[in-house]
Amino acid sequence: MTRWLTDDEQRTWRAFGRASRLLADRLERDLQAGAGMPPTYYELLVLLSEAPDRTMRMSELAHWTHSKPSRISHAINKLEQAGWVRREHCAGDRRGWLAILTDEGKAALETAAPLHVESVRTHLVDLLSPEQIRQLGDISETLLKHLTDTR
Amino acid sequence: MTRWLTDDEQRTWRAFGRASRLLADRLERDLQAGAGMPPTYYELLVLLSEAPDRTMRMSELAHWTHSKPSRISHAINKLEQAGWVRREHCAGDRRGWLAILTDEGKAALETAAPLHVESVRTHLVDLLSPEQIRQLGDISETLLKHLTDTR
DNA sequence: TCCGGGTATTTCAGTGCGCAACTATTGCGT
DNA sequence: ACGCAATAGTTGCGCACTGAAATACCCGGA
Repeated sequence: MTRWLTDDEQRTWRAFGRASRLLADRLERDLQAGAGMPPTYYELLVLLSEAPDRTMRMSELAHWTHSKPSRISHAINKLEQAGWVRREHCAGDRRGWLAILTDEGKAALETAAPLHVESVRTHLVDLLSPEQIRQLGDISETLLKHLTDTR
Repeated sequence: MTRWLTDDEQRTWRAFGRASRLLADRLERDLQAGAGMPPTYYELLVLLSEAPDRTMRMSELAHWTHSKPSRISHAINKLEQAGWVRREHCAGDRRGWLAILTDEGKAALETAAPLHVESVRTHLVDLLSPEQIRQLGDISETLLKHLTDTR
């Protein structure tokens, strides 16, 4: 009845599971050490930094990070306390709030970014051939499409 | 100074990061729903089930899961409360403790396993070609080696 | 015998997250 | 215009997981 995994599949799944968890742990530690910031915060700052006017609505942030609204609220609270983000009423729809990356936030991000890139290089990118980078990109995008479609 | 990521590298890293996080979330939800068990518990049960006499020392469990001792202690406490694991003194070294998978634990695992495999198939294995499975296996093992070596 | 180092537990505190309840605002149907 | 459901976001509470530190115990060598 159950379609068990073949040896190849088993081997891949186990290695992938462990590796991705360990990698996440490692990057998190590096980020914490280098920038005093957990990855979830970092991701929000990156999103904001790439948005027009360094500004996004709460609901947009929730959407792109696959988060519940309360998570964003909590996170933005902390980022606001750190002085990296400020809130502003949403013109046109006063129910909504905008999260805006402050200059201090941008500066913090620019300090953290090189360290983070270095970490990603050391523990991921530099370990793989260009061929493998492409393979992993294709695979990841396939997974990503499935996971977001069937959310 | 900083070696920034190329477009290919950037694309791969972002897709991989998001995909592996989403995948972990999804598998966790499925496992929780289907077996009432978080993935960390499941991994411990799997380790025990594959060990001689379904038995391992705490320090071994900590080693293979890359965990601090206290984490294992906490986890085994819960598993013991659930009746899935029992403790026993370590013969020959009374400092140590053995964690032993009970029959109930084995049964719980055998109930959970098919559901979990189905989940892994749906969200990972069945989405990739045999070629890609091999590629991902090679890539993951490369990462895994690095991450465990440089721990 | 004594002591340094190893093994495991427990307590305590911090973190991150979601649920549920709540406020405020908007849009829709009449 | 009015009332009411739906939407946006916040807040408080509790849960689960984790690690640091303190503790207790045991090993083996000098």
